[in-house]
Amino acid sequence: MNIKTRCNDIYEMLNKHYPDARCGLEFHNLYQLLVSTVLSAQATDKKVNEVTPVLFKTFPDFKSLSEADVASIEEIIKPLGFFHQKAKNLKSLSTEIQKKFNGIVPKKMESLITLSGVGRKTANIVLGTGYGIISGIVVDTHVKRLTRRFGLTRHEDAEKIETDLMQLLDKDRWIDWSHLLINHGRKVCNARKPDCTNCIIESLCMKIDI
DNA sequence: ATCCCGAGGG
DNA sequence: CCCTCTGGAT
Repeated sequence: MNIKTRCNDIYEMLNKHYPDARCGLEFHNLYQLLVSTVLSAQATDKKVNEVTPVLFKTFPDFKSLSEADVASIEEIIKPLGFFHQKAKNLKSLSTEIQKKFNGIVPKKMESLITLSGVGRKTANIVLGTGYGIISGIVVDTHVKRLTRRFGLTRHEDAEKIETDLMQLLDKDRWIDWSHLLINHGRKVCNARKPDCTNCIIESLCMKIDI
């Protein structure tokens, strides 16, 4: 079976199994989406959702966050880890958006990745989930682990993995792929002990490094 | 001891 | 390319 056919079969199976796969972060506007996505680095979305209600009530927009005391941001986001950097990035990013982008979250990849604490992964989520603009594939730790195990890429570097996946997967499914892989990665194909006997796509997986 | 919807600096 | 930043759950 050629690799694109295999990708298509994997997609169909996962899509049938996780019909309601979506972004796990809770947000109500672009400000909240960008902030919670930055916070989600090396943290579970569940933990992010536990601190953001207080964070957004205390700092409801970019202006208030840009004027915030870094220590007060740190106090709220501390349970997420990397809190010194994340707090500093959130304050800087809020200032940058006001001064360079008139208070509006940019719609271009080149602009987004100039913001403090924003890389391709975060930018892809904001563009796709926030604006409906598909500019790439979200490669987080789950996407990386699963696509490597499936045998869809042999790279370790997130950008190289993204390039490989962009050749293989249909563009109109890029967002869904990320959510499906994240769901499957959490429930079955987890990092420590993948549950291959209960995996619906075991026959389609190359089981690299398992 | 390992992992979580990474990014930035060297 | 490598390293560091970080707390909480498992």
